[in-house]
Amino acid sequence: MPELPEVETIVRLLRPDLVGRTVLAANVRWARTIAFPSVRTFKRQITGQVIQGVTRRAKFLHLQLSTAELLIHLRMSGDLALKQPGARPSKHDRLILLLAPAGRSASSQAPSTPASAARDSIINLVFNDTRKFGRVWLTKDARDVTGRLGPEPLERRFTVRRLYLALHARHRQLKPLLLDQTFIAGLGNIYTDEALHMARLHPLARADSLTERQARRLHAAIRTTLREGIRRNGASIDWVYRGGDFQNHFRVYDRAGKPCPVCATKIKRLIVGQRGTHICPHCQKV
DNA sequence: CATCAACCCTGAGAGC
DNA sequence: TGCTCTCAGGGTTGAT
Repeated sequence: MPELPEVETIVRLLRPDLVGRTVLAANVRWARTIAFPSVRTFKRQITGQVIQGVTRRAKFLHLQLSTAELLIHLRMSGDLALKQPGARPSKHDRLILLLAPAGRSASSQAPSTPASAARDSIINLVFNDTRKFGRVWLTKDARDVTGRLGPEPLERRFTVRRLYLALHARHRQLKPLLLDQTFIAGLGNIYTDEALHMARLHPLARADSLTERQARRLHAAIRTTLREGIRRNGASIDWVYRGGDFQNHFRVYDRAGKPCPVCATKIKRLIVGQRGTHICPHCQKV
């Protein structure tokens, strides 16, 4: 399931191939993928738009277009990839954008070399999503979609002090709070479990019970875990493979019954806020 | 504000 | 082999 590091990986991978291209057409193969506007309006408005930037906000991919913003949330099983225009759509392709080569005047066209051939040709941006939870928005203002998100954990503004104060404003279990995208943006089930273990905090601990020292540990653990995820190109689990290998370095996630990397105690699986949760009972106490 | 359950979906894995 | 059943999981919504 794509979380912040997986989305960041996809953004970095796609950006060089997308910027400058023009959307020629949209093929919507599963109507509910388009969260806003209607499919008809979506097709009309996106056609002719030039991709000017590809960024990330929390778990959203954000494509800056000429006069609109395209936001994509991969949810559980979504993936984005480039395919040759001739390729037959696969079973779970939900949206396909036909993209013209990056603009240049016809007279100054450079001779094509094998290495640059792909960039000079039409290509498909394919949104594949087995479970159909992923959604796409096309809007004039990205804040319509992302406006209520909490702070980006890797930004400078996300300080220990800010986290400590925010934690003490809430009386909630730690893990559901960290999964709440309006509290902090980008963490999902995997990175939350990993960060809590690194910070030696129990997922059921009350947010407002944390000491400053514990808040500092949590702050560092969140950032370290996310950065390691990005460095490893994210985790490849379920049947979505994007080249990442963070799944081979999990401390606790999906490792019930296996030894804690710190103390070798058997890792336990419990349910917290309706989510499968993995802890080391020795390292993480309430 | 906090908590909980239902919903959206599919395919993997278990049980028979 | 093939059927049926259960489950996971991000985010939203509505009830308590």
